[in-house]
Amino acid sequence: MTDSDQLPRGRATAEMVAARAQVSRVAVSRAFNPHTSLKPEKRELILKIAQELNYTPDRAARALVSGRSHLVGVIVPDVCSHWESQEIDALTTALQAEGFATLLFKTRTDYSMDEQLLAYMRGFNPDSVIAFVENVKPHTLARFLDRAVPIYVHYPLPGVSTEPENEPLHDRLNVLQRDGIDQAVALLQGFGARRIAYLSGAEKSRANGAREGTLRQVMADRGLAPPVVARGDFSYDAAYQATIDLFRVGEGADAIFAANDVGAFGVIDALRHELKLRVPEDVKVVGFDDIAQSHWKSYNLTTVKFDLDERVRALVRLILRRLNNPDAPGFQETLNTRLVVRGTVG
Amino acid sequence: MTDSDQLPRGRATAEMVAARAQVSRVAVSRAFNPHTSLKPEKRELILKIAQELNYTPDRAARALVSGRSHLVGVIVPDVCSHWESQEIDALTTALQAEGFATLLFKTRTDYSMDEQLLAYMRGFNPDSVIAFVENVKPHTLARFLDRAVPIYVHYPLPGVSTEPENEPLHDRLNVLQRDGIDQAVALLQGFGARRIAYLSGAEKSRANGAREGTLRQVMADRGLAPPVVARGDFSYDAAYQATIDLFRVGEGADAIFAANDVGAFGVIDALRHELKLRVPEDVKVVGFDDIAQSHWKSYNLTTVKFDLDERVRALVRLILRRLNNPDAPGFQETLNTRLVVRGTVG
DNA sequence: TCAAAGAATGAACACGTTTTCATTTCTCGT
DNA sequence: ACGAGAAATGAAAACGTGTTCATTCTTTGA
Repeated sequence: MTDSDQLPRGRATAEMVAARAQVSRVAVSRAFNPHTSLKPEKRELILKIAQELNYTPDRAARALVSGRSHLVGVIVPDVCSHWESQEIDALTTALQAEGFATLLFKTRTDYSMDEQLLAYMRGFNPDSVIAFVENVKPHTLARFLDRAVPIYVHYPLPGVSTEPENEPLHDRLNVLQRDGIDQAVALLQGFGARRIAYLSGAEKSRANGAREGTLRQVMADRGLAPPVVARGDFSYDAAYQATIDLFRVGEGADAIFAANDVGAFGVIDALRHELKLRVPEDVKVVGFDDIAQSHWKSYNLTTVKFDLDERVRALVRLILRRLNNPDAPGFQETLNTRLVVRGTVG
Repeated sequence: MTDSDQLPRGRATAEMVAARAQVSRVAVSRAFNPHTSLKPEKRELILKIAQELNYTPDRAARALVSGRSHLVGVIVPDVCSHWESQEIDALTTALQAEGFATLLFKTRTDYSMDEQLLAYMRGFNPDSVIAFVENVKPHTLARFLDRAVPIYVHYPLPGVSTEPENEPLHDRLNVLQRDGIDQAVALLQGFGARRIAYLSGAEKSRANGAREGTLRQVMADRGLAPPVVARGDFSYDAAYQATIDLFRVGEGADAIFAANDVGAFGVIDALRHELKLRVPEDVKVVGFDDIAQSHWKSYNLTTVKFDLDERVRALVRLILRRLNNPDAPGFQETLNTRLVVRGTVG
C-alpha cells in the first residue's frame, strides 16, 4: 500500500505491472498488442499503470519470441552525401511512424559489398535491409540475411529495360528516369545547346550507367550527337577537376548534364571560378536529384527531380507488404521524374 | 554424414553449430566471447563451422541475458543538416568498430524533447543515448532511460563556465570555443573590421547562447563594441533573410560572424546576390563548424573548426568508459577549436 | 430457461543466448 | 609419482516477452 517502492531500480517488467494491476502477466502482454481479446477497462488500467511505472515491452525479448526485431538495417557508404542523408532522414521518419527503427551501418565507398559487414549486421536480426550500395545481387544479400527483405536502392530501371529479370523474385523500386531527362534535353535544345557533355558518376555505378544510357537514347531520339563524357564519381571534387580537364584538355561543351546535383555544383564552380565562364550564358548546367542545396542562390540549379517523400513512402510500403506476405511474388513500385527549372539553363 | 542438410532454412542457431562440431552449446557461446576459457583448437573448429553455417550469435537473445544491446540510440532533429550528418557518419564508423550499432531516431525540430519518442526508444533498450537536442536535462533522459548513458551533444562550455554543475553526475563533452573565436576576431580586427555582426542560431539553443556569449566576451576583451545581432536559426534560408534585413532595415556591418557554416552560406549568398556586396572586400564572413562544403569554391569559407573525428573518438571513449564503470563519477572530455583561414576574410 | 457460441483468462511453453556452478581434466613443481 | 591449483567443460537457470491451449465467464438466440 505504501509508495516505498517508488523506484523499482532498473527497467520495469511486465511482471511488475501485472502485480500492481492485480492481473496475470499475459494480460499485460495483451494490453500492448492490439487484436487480442482483453476486457477494455482492464486494458485501460494496465496501460495506465504501465505509464506510471514507465514500462514498455522489451523489444529484444519480443523479437526473440515473435521473430520480428522491428529493425530495418540501412547500409550506406557515406551518410554525409546530400542525397543519401535526405533519404535516410525521410526513411527514419516513415519507419518510426510504423513502429520500426533505423539501424545504420557504414560500408566501404567503392561500391563493393562488404561481407564482413553483412555478417555483423545479421547479428542484429533486421527485419529488412535497405542498401545504398550497387553492384550487389539480391542473392548475395539473401544468402547472408535469411528472413530479411533485401531491397535495392540505386537500382534504377532505364527507360527501356536492358536486362532480363532472371533473378529470384525480389521486390523492386523502379525510378523511370526518361521523362525528367527528356524534359531537360528538350530545354537545353530549346536554348540552342548542341554539344552536350555528360559528367558521369562513379564508373561502376549502375545508377550512373542507367542515367548515361537514358541520356544517350534521349539525345539520339532528338537527333543530337552522342554526349562527350567527363568522368566523375558523384563527388564535388571529382566533378570540379573533370570539368577543368574537359575544357583545358578536351573539347569543351555548351551544356553539361551532371549525374547528380553535387557533381553539378562542382561543375558550376569550376566553370565560374577556374575557367571564368558564365553559367548559363556560356555553359548551361543540369543536375539530377534536386537535393535541398540546389535552390541555394550560389547554384540555383536546374535539375531532374524525383520526389523523395514519395519514394520513401513506396519503399516503406514495399517493406510492410513483404513482411505481411512473406511468400508472395515480388512486388514492384514505380516512380517518375520531372525537371525542376531554375537558373542554370537559359 | 551426407550434405543433404545444406540449407538449414532460417537462421542457424548455436545448437546447430554445437551439434555439427560435436560440442556443447555452451562451448559455442564461449567461442564467440573472448576472455572465456576454451581450448584454442576447439574454438577454432567452432568458428570454422559457424562460418560454414553462416552463424552469428543472435544479439536479441544475447541482449536479453547480458543486459547489453550493443545499440546506441542517436536522436536527431534533422539528419540532413550538414553538421549532424557528418557527425552521425563518423559516429557510426567509430561505434561499428567497437561492436556497436547506431539506432537512429528523429525528433521534432523545435529543440524540445519529445517524451513519446523517448518511451518509444526505450523499448529498443539502447546501451547509451546521444541526443542532438538541446534544452533537455540529463535528468529527463535518465528518468526515461534507466540503464542508459545519456550524453549531451550541443552542450558547449563557454570560455568561462557559466553555470554550476548541480546536476547529478553525468559524463560531459566540453568544447572550448574561446580559442577559435578569438583567432577569428583577431583576424577580422587585423583586416580593419569594426562593426562586427553576429548571425545567431536558433534562439533557444544553448550552443548558440554559448557562441554568442563567447564572442561578446572576446570582443569586449579586444576593446570592440558589442556585436549587432541578426537572428537566424542555423538554416540557410533564415540566414539569407536575416542578412537582407540587417542591411536593408538595420545598420549593416563590415563583418559577420555566423553561428554555423550553413548560416554563413546564407549570409554570403544574400550579400552577393541580393545586396550586390563583395565578400570579403565589402563584408567579411566567418563561420563555425568547418563542414565539408566550406571549402567549395563558391563559398571558400573562413571558419572556426573543431575536429570532428577527435570529437567522435572522445564521445565513444566516454561511452565505453561509462559502460565499463557504471557507477564511476562523471567523466569529462575536452576539445579545443581553431580558425581555418580561407577566402571570406581578407 | 437452456444450450451453444464467443470472449476473456492464465498456466505452461518457446525463443537463443549468457551466466553461474559444480565437475572433470590438465599442468606444474616437488 | 603425487597433490594442488588452474583450465576446460557441460547441465541448469535466467533474461522478458509472445503464443498456444485448455478452462472459465459472458452473451446470444430460440
